[in-house]
Formats: sequence, C-alpha cells, structure tokens
Amino acid sequence: MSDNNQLRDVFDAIADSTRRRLIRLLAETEELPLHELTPQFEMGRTAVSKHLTILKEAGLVYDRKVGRETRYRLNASPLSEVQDWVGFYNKFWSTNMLRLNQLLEEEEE
Amino acid sequence: MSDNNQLRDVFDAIADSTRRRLIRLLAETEELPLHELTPQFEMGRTAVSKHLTILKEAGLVYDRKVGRETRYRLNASPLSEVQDWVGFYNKFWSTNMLRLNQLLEEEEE
DNA sequence: TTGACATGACACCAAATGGTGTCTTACAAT
DNA sequence: ATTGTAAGACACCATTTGGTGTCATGTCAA
Repeated sequence: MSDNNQLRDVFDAIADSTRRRLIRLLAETEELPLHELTPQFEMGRTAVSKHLTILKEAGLVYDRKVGRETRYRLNASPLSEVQDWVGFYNKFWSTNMLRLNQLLEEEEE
Repeated sequence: MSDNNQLRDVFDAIADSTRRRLIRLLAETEELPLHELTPQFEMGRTAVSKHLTILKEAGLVYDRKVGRETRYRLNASPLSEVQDWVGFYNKFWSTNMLRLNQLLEEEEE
C-alpha cells in the first residue's frame, strides 16, 4: 500500500539534510507544531514551513490543525521505496564485490 | 570503511532519476564508456557527463581512461549510508505503526 | 475587545541545477 | 598525414531551490 498519490519524488524529498533532520525530529516526538520545530534550525519559520510542505508533497508527513497551530506527524511508509531501491544494490558492496573491485583496479588495462 | 572523502552528499547524488538510471545501467554492465551510456537518455552527451561527474563526486562511480574513451564503473558502497539511514525508520512503517496512525487519524482531536 | 501568537500566502532574491552548444585536445584508423 | 571519434572544458541559459521579509487571517488569553 503506502502512499502513491505523492506529488513529489521521495528521493528528492530526502535529499536535503534539513528535511532529514525534520524527519528525525518527528520520529522522536510523534507530533510537533511548526513553532516548536523552527528553533531547532538556523533559519526562519517560513523556510522550515517550506521544507515541511515538500515532505508533505512526498507523503512523508501528515499535518492537522489544532487551534491556531498546525501539528506535523511523520508518515515513514513512502521510505519503503528508498529501502527497496537501495536494497537491490546491497549485493554490490558485499566483501566479495570489494575484492573484485580491487582486482579490476590492479589489472588497470 | 567505504569512501569518506566524498565532495558531495550521497542523498543528493541519488535524488535525480537520471543518475539512478545511470547507477542501474552500471550495475548491469560493470564498465561502460560515456558514448555508450549517452544514447540511453534523451539528452546530450554533455548532460550525461555532468551527471556522471556528480556521481563521481559522491564516490558512486570510478572512471578510468582506456584509449580515447573514459570507462565508468559503479562503486555502490557509499549507498550503505542510505541503507543505514532508511533502515532506522523501518520500524515506523511496520503494520503496528500503520495501525497506530489510523487510530490517531480517527481520534482527530 | 484588545493584543499577542501561529501560520498561510506572497513577493522577492541569490545561487544551484540541469540542460544546451561550441571549441580543443587526444587518440585511432585508414 | 589526414580524418573522424571520444570526451573534457567552457560559456550560456531557463528553471528550481532555499532562503528572506511582509502582510493577512485566525485563534487564544487577559
């Protein structure tokens, strides 16, 4: 299942380190409003809000309004696409593969 | 181990779908020169070359000159960083976690 | 009801991104 | 020796990105 109606590529969403930190914070604390997330970063509220929008477009966060604040919550399931992708290449950095690379290096035409 | 002298963030390098296709092609064929990679894409040689440079900066490809061609080879090991990162969040999309999300959704304040 | 707070929605800007085309150099082949 | 191919190095350009500041709206609290 997971979310397929994502406007934005998940790989794109996690490319930015600020967004990865946001994911981490939301993983730790379950649900957080913008004004509690902002002071964790050295940038303005608007910038953090934009990053959260991008995460939302990728389906990585949900948001819900509670009073005057908007609380953000992690939805990690789109990350399964990343895990599947990277899992495929796992076999290419096994110890055997590193050995093969060394051999090719030494050969050097 | 793996490569730590990378100029560019691995997450950044794999954010682009063209570069992910390049990684796939190099995983399939072990070693390929630029002029064989280029026709796989709907863009010019220069653009493909730039993408390969970015992959190189992230340590994801090696290149070696053979005659007048430059052959590119995959080095998947920096992808372990991605696998480690995404692996941490695996527990957040287990079936139990999805159930919890549903409950929070229904509650809805 | 007045004032402070949280956020959304813009407009704006500099720098990075992802393409293009051209020129030059190196190498291969005839 | 000449010609064609492979690729590096640029200059160039449009669009996107990642930040800023400001203004408007909605909500809480005194």
